[in-house]
Amino acid sequence: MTAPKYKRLAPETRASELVQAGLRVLSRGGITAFTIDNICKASGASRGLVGHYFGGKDGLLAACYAAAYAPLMQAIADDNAPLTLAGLIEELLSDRQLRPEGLTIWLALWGEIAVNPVLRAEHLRHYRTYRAAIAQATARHFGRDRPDATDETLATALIALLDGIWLESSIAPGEMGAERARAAVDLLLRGAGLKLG
Amino acid sequence: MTAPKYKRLAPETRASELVQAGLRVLSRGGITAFTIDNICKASGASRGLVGHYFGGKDGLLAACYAAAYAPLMQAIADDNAPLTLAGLIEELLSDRQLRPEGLTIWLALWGEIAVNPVLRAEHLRHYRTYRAAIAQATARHFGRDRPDATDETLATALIALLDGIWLESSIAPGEMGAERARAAVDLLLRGAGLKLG
DNA sequence: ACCAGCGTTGTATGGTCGTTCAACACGAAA
DNA sequence: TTTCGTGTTGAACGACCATACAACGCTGGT
Repeated sequence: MTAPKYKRLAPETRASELVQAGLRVLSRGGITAFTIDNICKASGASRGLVGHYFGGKDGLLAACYAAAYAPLMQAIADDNAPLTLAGLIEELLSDRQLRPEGLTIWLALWGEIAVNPVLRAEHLRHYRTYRAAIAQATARHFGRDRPDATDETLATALIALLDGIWLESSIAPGEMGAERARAAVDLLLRGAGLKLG
Repeated sequence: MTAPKYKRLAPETRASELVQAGLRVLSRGGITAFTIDNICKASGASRGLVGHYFGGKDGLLAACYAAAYAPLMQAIADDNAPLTLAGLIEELLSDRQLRPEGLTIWLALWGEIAVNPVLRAEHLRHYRTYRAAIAQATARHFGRDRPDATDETLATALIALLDGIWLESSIAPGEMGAERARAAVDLLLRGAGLKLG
């Protein structure tokens, strides 16, 4: 009749919970708070599990990175229908993509990507498919089959602007809101010769 | 005739060398490498000095933050003549502002700003004078005396775009070079109804 | 040459870090 | 109910961390 000392979970479940806890820790305290102790405490697990499921802290960080990219990848994945540029941009400026916790996570990860070669290589892969999706949507908007140099330039600029918007939303929240973000994107798009709404 | 055990420096000199060493460490290894040991080793000083001059690690980090902002603040300071918008943008896209080491430092600091209230408050101060300078230059470019809402919007967008450009230059160097950065800024400016060169 | 002031050193301390691993205990199968 | 596989625990370990501080020694002034 004594209370069980722990709950046994399916491997995927436990791994997922550790990743979620890792993201929570990153969001709250940045990369310096990303410690085995903090993560396990946040997850309600014991210290041994991070090593058991991810081989160590770096493995969990990589898994957290992949999980952080999930909402973005989901946004650009065609659900049996190619996305329009307007729809894509609306999604990228939506509350779903601009969740403050998510942005803080990115800030913490960017600082590591700049310094960790493994994470950087992985990031480059994601970045390229991300940009390709935007360039593709842009090309289609202009009636082209495949992106040309103009589309690539616009995609690069748009990604940089969105990154900057996310950054400012994190470190100077009062100065960058949804309406200013949209105004900034509108300026860029108008400069590229297209108007959405 | 024995070699001296250490060199004695003027307080300002020693403090400055510690800050420079701190920036070097941030640039190389990010915020996780920002430890007393690493910094003092990089500076050739002993461990006690950080506490002596800055009261602790946090004090040195604040000083490093201020030092990291110096090139930007210097760029927007009117040297007895108000800056034109074209000149300001040229400076912001110059090699002096786009030094890779400097960008990596920013990445490391941003992650901390998002999480550290003291740093964030300090950042907000710098950000506001930074944006004010850009808005002022924009207003003058349009023949206005004082910035209006349009100028503020453009300044906000421009800062976000530049932040994004710096970010991409750091974490995906091959994908964002000087020419793409300029193309992105040109798009934004054209969207705002002005063309520089 | 000497002295005094102060910039500098480095050890001691207590805490936290990541990793390892042998013992443990839950839960499904028999 | 008993057994067995394996998910889980947490103590042990060495390395590293930030800080404090008493002793040290360089240097400018005398």
